[in-house]
Order: sequence, then structure tokens, then C-alpha cells
Amino acid sequence: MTTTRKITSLDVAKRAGVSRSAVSRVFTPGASVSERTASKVREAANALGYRPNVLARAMLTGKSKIIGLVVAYLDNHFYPTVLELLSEALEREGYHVLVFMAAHSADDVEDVVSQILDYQVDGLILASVSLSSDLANRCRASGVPVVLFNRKLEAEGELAVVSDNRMGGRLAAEHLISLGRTRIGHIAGWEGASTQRDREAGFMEGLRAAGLGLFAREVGDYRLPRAKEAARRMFDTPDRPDAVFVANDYMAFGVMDVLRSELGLRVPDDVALIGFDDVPSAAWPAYSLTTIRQHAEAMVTTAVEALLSEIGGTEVTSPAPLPVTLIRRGSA
Amino acid sequence: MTTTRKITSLDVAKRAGVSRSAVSRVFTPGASVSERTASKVREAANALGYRPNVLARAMLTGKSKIIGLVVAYLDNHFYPTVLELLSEALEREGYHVLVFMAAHSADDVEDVVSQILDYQVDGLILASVSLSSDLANRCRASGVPVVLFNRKLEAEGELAVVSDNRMGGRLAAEHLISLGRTRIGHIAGWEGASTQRDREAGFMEGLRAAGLGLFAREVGDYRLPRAKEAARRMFDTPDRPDAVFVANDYMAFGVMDVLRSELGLRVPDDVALIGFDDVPSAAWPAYSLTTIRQHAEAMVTTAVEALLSEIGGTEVTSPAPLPVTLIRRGSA
DNA sequence: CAGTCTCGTGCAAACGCATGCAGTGAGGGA
DNA sequence: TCCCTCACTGCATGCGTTTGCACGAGACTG
Repeated sequence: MTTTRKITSLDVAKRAGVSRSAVSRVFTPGASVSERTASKVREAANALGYRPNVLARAMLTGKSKIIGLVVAYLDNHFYPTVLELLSEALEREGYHVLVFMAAHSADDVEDVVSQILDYQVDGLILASVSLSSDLANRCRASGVPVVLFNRKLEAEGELAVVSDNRMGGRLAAEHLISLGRTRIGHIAGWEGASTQRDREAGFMEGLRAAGLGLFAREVGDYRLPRAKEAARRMFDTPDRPDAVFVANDYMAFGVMDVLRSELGLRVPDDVALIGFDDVPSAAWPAYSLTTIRQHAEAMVTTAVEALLSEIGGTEVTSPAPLPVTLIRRGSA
Repeated sequence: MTTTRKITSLDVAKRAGVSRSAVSRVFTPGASVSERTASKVREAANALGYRPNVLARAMLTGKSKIIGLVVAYLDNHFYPTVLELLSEALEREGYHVLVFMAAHSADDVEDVVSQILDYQVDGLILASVSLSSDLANRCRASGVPVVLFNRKLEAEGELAVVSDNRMGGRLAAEHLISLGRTRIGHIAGWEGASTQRDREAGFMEGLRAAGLGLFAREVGDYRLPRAKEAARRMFDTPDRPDAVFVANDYMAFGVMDVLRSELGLRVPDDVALIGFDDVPSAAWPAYSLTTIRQHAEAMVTTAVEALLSEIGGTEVTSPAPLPVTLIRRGSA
């Protein structure tokens, strides 16, 4: 086993007949180097296959160029999409994403964030995870900017990027009402999430504006099995809703499966269904799910922008909630 | 803005009245420290909120405890699943995953891997991406173990974790044949991928064993739009197949959509459909896709095991292809 | 031609930690 | 009592960079 020694800037320096500082400067954009030495160094570096050690640089500059991403589950297709966009956007800015999976429990998040901080990440994105406020303080104490993605914290002035969930809920209500539905139900997500609260608040607002109340309500916790059980409880009765707003697409798929496959109900004839997110598969003909679209690209762009500003030292306030759009498809 | 100074092992040492070495040893499992100083140090560390800097440790020990993961696209639900399992498995071993998105093109992979190596990753997992052999050499020269996931490289002795794709293809053929189908087609994935070649080879084997040939063949490149086009070409004709093996589930969904929604064909009555992977949504009633299951957990476990052994210095050879299973559902 | 500026370069000091080595003290056996 | 052993601890060095500082050489200016 030929243990190839690690090549350092010193090796390059010797070969190019210059000092370590010179090679360093060649690889530091905006540093003062003559074209002559630069080319000598580049040549030597190529010959030796040298690339600066990011970790060593990180220690000195305090900037690791890595962003921690905490995400709870990837089975909801919204998050893989986000992860992909996020990673691409950050790579474009010279950063990379260190992934941390967190289970639901809050103490787990606590633990996970500690681990992240060990890596001296330059910033932190918490997607679909609730953050205790003292944890937020810990991060701030460590000087690590945090942005909450698709979730917000009522109390503190935490940086949070969210869609206009309230408006989304309202649009959902208005659309169902415009269809002439009157017995309208709601299958909620996890009630600890701000998204859930806002979506439901907007939805209720929309119902009230039309003089309607909620016909039925169940909780699905943003989980597929839970959502299916919720659907069974809500619909396996003669006196059932004729429309339902499901708090996200992922659950809506499960609900639609129960309605059509288990209960023999027709969508949208017997019951109209509307979701939230507009994940790619919502457009697939097998579901053709009417939904409220969250603009993932815009959310990601906004989040990255905010995070990088904060990293750059600019004090940033939470951007306004991003607009959502009603996407009409076959289910409502 | 209260810029909280970063707390180092020296701060802890001072507060505990010991030397930096002592602090270091407390956080190094297996080092020689008395219980008395250990508790003093731990107390001080907690009070100050100290945690060892992983990067600094990485420089010294040469082990960064981070694993690079290169993945091309996350819209195929197989990969988010894998990412989740992989991250969890590695976290259990004290590692974390640095994600790199790579487009299809080989030169992009080249570039991406260079970037990864800058981070001094302890290992590299390439999922759904092909590795040029000189790139493999570069990695080996840097002393970074690499394992290919769900892809293999014919030429070199690269470490690769794959399912028994050949057997999977064969199972698919046998199942369709057992259903009495005779006009059997295949919609292929990306032909540069070893998975595609193996699946198709096994499939052809199965057909031949029954004295059958391929009735039709199109290429979907593992991409959804391509697969739909392929389906249109294959089925928008009176003389169409009565069964088709689609090289993965993701494409199979698109194919089924085209068959049912665009062409008004019934699955499985008019045409039987079988996929590959068994992603979670294959089980959803709206598709109820018969498929060849790849055991993602087993693949991940195997990959992690192999990678860690290699990191540990043990010379490892590629594990045997992992078994696959036929999952019968409604589509065939 | 002297003075001033600019540009390019090398030196050396950090960054935060791990670890070999030597030294301390306590305990135990003879 | 003396010496050896052993568990523990501190010192100092090094990991691969970046960067402030000083210095030398030209290039300009007047």
C-alpha cells in the first residue's frame, strides 16, 4: 500500500522556488501577486496536484465554508426538492451543505445542533424542525447565523423564511367555497408547527368570510399513516364532508388513497380535495392534486440570501412571507 | 452586537485550574485522566459551553469525520431515501455527510470531486454517478476511500455496492411471462449506467429462457419526461406490447400516467407494468406498482460497513450483489 | 538626482487542538 | 527505608494555512 504523502503549500513553494506565502496568495483571490510567480506556482501546483486544505484555512479565517442543514424527514417530497435547490444555490456561492437528520423530538434537535456547532459551520438552516429558543441563543452566542426554513418562531426575532401560509389557507377556503361546497373539513398537520397554525388560521378566516364554519377536523401530524387514519375517521360515516383542505400534499396523497381505494368515493365529485406545497408528484395524473403552491426556488433563494448577508455581518430582519399560488387541477 | 469570543480549550483549562492537555484528554476517549480532574474539567466546560473544535482536531489527526456524498438528482425518490438512511447510519458512527450535487455530465463530477477532496473528507460515496477511472486514481492518491453506490465500474477494482440487478431483470421477465404475456417491451434507463446494463441483461436472459424476444424497446434515461416520451412512442400504435419492464419505478410512474391518462389503456388488463426499486410511492394505491425491490437499508448498511473498514485501513473487496425481491402489486 | 509611492515578496505569528516526552507524586514490595 | 512502578499531568511541538509587517526594488514626480 503506497501511502502517498499529503502535499502541502510548502511542497509547491519549494518546487516553484518561492515562499509559502506566495502560493497562498495565488490561491487567495484579490491578493497581490505578480503574474510571473503566479504562473510558476500554478504550474507547480498542477504538477503536484496541490489544492489548498479547506480545513486549515477554516481554522485561520474562522470561515469553514460549510452550512449545516437540519432536516427531519425526507419522505415528504417537498424537502428533497428543497435540499437539492439549497445545495445548488450554496455551491454557487462557494459553500457546501453538511446534512444532519433530526428525529421529531426537540431534545434530539438540541443534541444535533450541538454536533453541528462542533463543525464550525458558518451558518445553519433548520428546515421543518422546531427550535427551542435557548438553543437559538446558543447558536447566536457561538456567532452562528441561523435561518428557519418553512417554520418560524413566534417569540424571538429569529430569521425565518416562510410562505404566506395564512394567505394560502385563505385561498384554499375560497376555492372550495367557489366550487359550491359547504360541508368543508380540514386535516391538520403537526400542531406544533407555525405552518400548520397559519394555514389553518387563514383557512378559518376564509370560511368565516363566507359565513361558514368547519364541518370536521382531524389531525394528521404531517405523517402519512396518521393522515390516512384521520381520513378514515372523517369520512367513514354517512354525514361526511364534501370538501377537505389537507395541510400538505404529502398527506393529501394518503387521504386521496383512502377516499378512492378504501371508501370508494370519487374525487372531486363526492369530495373535493386541496393540498399545500405543490410537490412534483401533485401534478402527476394519478393524483392531479389541486393545491397551494409554495415557490421552493424563491424560498431557497431568499433563505440563502438572508443567511449569506447575516454571515457577511449585515444585520438582517426576516423577509416578508413569500407569495403562494392556487394551482387548479383535477381534485378540486 | 455582542460579539461573543470563541471559547477554546485554554479557557476551560484556566477555569478548571489545569493545562490544555488535560482538557484535551478529557475529551479524548481512552486517554489517561484522573476522575477528579475530569470532573473539574467537565464542569468548567459545561459552564463555558465549551465543545472541542472538530476542524482543529481534524488537522492534527488527519480525520475529519466527514463523508462526502455525491448525488445527481433527488427527484427519483429512491435517492432521498438512501440519503436519509445513509446519513443516519453514518451519524451513528460519529460521521456526518457533506452533500454535493452533480449534474449528469462526467466533467462536472470531476470538478465536484475535486472540491470534495479540498474538505479532507475521510471517505466518499458516489451515488448515481459514474466515476472516470483517473478520477478514481486521484482519490486513491489522496488516500480517500471511495465506494460507488448503486453503480459499478467494470474496469478497475473499485469498491461498489449494488443489488443483484441481473437477477432483478430476470425476475421481472419471469413474472411477466408467468402472467401469459408474450409481447413484452422494455423501457431502459440511462445506458451509461451499469444498473441499466445489468437489469436489461437479466431481463433478456429471462425472455430467452422462455423462447421469447424483445417486442419493443425505448430509452428513458432514468428521466421522467424522457420516459413518458418513450412510452408514447412505444404504445401509440395498434401493434403494442402487452407488458413492459421499466428500468426503475420513477420512470414507471410516468409510463403508467401516459398509458392510463393519455392513451386510455388499462393497467394491467391491457398492459402489465413492472418497475424496479420499490420506492415508497410504488405502494400507494394510485399506482400499486409491481416492482423489483432493492433493499435500501441493506445496501446502505453494506456501503457504510465497507467504507468504514476501508477507512480503518482494512483492504476491502466489493461485497456480493445484494438480493432483490419481486413485489407483486396491482400493475402486473 | 533625491524623495516618495507602489508593488511584490518573505518572515513569522497565529488558529485550536492532540500527543510524545519528561517530570511529579503516591503507593507497594523488599 | 529505599527503590521501582504506575497513574497522572504539563510542556512544547506540529498540523497546513493566512496575513500583518517590514523590506527591497523599481517607477514616478518635481
